[in-house]
Amino acid sequence: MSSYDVKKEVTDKYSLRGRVFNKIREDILNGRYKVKEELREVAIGEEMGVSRTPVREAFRQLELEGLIQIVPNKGAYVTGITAKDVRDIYMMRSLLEGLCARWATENISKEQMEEMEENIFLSEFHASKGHAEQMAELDNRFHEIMYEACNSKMLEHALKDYHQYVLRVRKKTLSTQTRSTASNAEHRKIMEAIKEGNADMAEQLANRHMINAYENMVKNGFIEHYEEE
Amino acid sequence: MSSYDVKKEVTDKYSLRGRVFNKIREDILNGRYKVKEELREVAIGEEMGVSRTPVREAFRQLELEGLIQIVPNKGAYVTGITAKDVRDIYMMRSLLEGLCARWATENISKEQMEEMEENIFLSEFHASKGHAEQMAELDNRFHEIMYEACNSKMLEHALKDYHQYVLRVRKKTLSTQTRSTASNAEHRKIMEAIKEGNADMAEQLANRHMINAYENMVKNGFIEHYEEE
DNA sequence: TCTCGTATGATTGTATACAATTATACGAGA
DNA sequence: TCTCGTATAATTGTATACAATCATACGAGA
Repeated sequence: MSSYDVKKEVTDKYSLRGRVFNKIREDILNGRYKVKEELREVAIGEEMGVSRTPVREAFRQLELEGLIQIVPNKGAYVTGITAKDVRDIYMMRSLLEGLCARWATENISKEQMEEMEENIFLSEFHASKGHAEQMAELDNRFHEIMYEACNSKMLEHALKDYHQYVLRVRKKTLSTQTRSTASNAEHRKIMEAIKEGNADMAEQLANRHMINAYENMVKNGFIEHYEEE
Repeated sequence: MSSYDVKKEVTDKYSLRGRVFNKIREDILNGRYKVKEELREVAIGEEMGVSRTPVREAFRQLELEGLIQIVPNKGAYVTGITAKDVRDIYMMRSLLEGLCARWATENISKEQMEEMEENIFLSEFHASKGHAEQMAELDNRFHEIMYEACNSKMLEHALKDYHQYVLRVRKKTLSTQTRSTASNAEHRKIMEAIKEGNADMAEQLANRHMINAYENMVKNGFIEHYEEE
């Protein structure tokens, strides 16, 4: 539980605390703040023109998000993510994405099914044109559709969490041409299994899809830079 | 889940904020605060003799923990957990406990293996004596040993999260005699599979163990009371 | 009686002030 | 030169004060 994947997202983007939270989060994911860098309350507060109070509250949330670690009476430090952490998350995700595909097969709506088909159609188009930006966007969206279609807010939240978490590492993974094509083909097969109502197949394909994505990352050396310890 | 399951636990139990956090959390899990009850900052602060500041920070964390929901400018409300949520979590846990058993098979240390054997031995003893309290304790510990033995802090954290989360529902589940006996037998089989180095078997047994635990809960009607929506 | 607007109170959001803790610098003594 | 203790500065922890928002009560008008 700690929370668990049930935790709420920071929805009030318009409160100072929400804005601070999102800004720091983004800066960490973007790599502006390096691993083990110390975040000072006053500095961030001054930068955004707010007092320490909303900054501190944002820190507490970021700690539970796993992005920073707060040492009592000392400070807040950006947490690292090891290569093994990434591997573990992908293995966990693999199982849960499989479960998600299974539940999506049982619960997907007509509209969601259509959006998924459209997504794949568009992906194949942009792949043929070499549009990396749109490809990444569509890839994310494909998984989101599946998360929504599985009809479980617990599972959806867990998967979104994992997805967010590995974003730090993943960034430009999809930009290789060969992986893009393979990924599209895998998406299509998953979609077809869902459409046919073949839950076993959908689960198995989604399983494999995650593992393939991970192995591609390893092969192209996208992980090592983030190693620590 | 926010993060993800990677988020930190609240470790500084000795800060006011940490104490407030743990107290509120416990009160929610214990059922002192009912679902949808509104938590007021001043009231809780006065009760514990602290100001609003540490209470507010604790609230932010509890929100990400999924125990409360904060509506901007309105208040903090205890979140409910539906029967479907519990079911979903158990299905997710089933998969991840299986993975955990697999990794434990590959990574367990000699000391951990011995503690696990001792745990089972003690469990069977207390079962024969009908000591419900110790049984529950040992059951929790069995899973913790496996979490530690899997040698993955990501997976360990995720599983501890889920475990904590369903504690609200589970409470006295194990107290039925028949389930206690069956649970012990399942633990023993998992342990033996790990000891023999049979990862596939360990995974499969741990999978099934979770599902059995869930089905037992349903059969005995431990869930319905927590339903909402 | 019902509806709606206003006023009042309650509660949260943020800023600031002060206390406690930790880090750093510097100098005395060996 | 090195070590260690003290003083000072910097930073976090908590309390309080004020601002903004929301809920409630009440009364005027229809």
